[in-house]
Amino acid sequence: MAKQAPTAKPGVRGSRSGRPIMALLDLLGRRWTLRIIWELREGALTSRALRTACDEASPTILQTRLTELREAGFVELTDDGYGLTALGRELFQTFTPLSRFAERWSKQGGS
Amino acid sequence: MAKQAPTAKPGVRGSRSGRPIMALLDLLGRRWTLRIIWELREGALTSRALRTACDEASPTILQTRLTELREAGFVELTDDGYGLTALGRELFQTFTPLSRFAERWSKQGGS
DNA sequence: CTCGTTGCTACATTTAATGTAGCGCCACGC
DNA sequence: GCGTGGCGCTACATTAAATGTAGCAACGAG
Repeated sequence: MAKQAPTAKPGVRGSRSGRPIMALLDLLGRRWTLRIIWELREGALTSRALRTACDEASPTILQTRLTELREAGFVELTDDGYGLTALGRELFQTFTPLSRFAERWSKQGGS
Repeated sequence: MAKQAPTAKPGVRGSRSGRPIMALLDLLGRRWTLRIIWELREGALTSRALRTACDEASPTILQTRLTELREAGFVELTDDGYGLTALGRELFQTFTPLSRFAERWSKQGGS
């Protein structure tokens, strides 16, 4: 499996177009990925604290996502635990508007 | 299955905190969801055109995501096919910075 | 009627995620 | 020294989600 374009980042699907946004969309579109970045927004967490923050998600998948995010350069493991890199913080900034949007969304009828 | 807080939107996991961002993060963190919104950015697509745009993803999951997105109020089915609602376009706007970020990301070493 | 399209569904297979347990490692208290 | 308890991380059986293929009913054009 694992269709990859030669120009794309390894381990990231949907990158054949060469459009980096596709690779990013794919990476972020995996379960817990967005959540992990969100939970690390205020500082580093140990793997176990992160697990608690992520509603006791299985360590298996957390570890998988953490590895992917480290390979992507968004997360790093420091003495304080897992934390966002400078790049990761930049990424987080990009979905700050999302937070404001979510507030509005919850007020207008979605379903 | 389907843990739902009474205050949260139906069909959206991780909403027990009552924080709408969690519900949104969960919804967007399902496979193809981000991609679908992205592909509809320039206008409505028929279900089959969307399938083509989404790299021949299975109609099963596309239909599932489309239904979720319609229930969330981000997508609607018009005469031209599936298109973003006003709310959906707002949502898309929020991850426009993501696109610019993706460009930068692809240039600095990720892995 | 037939052909081609639409949105949508059934179902068997494959893949991803879950839940639980436990590893090796290192710092502590005793 | 020797347990205790934390850390990051992994194994593995179970369950849930996604895939791939096929095909449905409905509408319009020829």
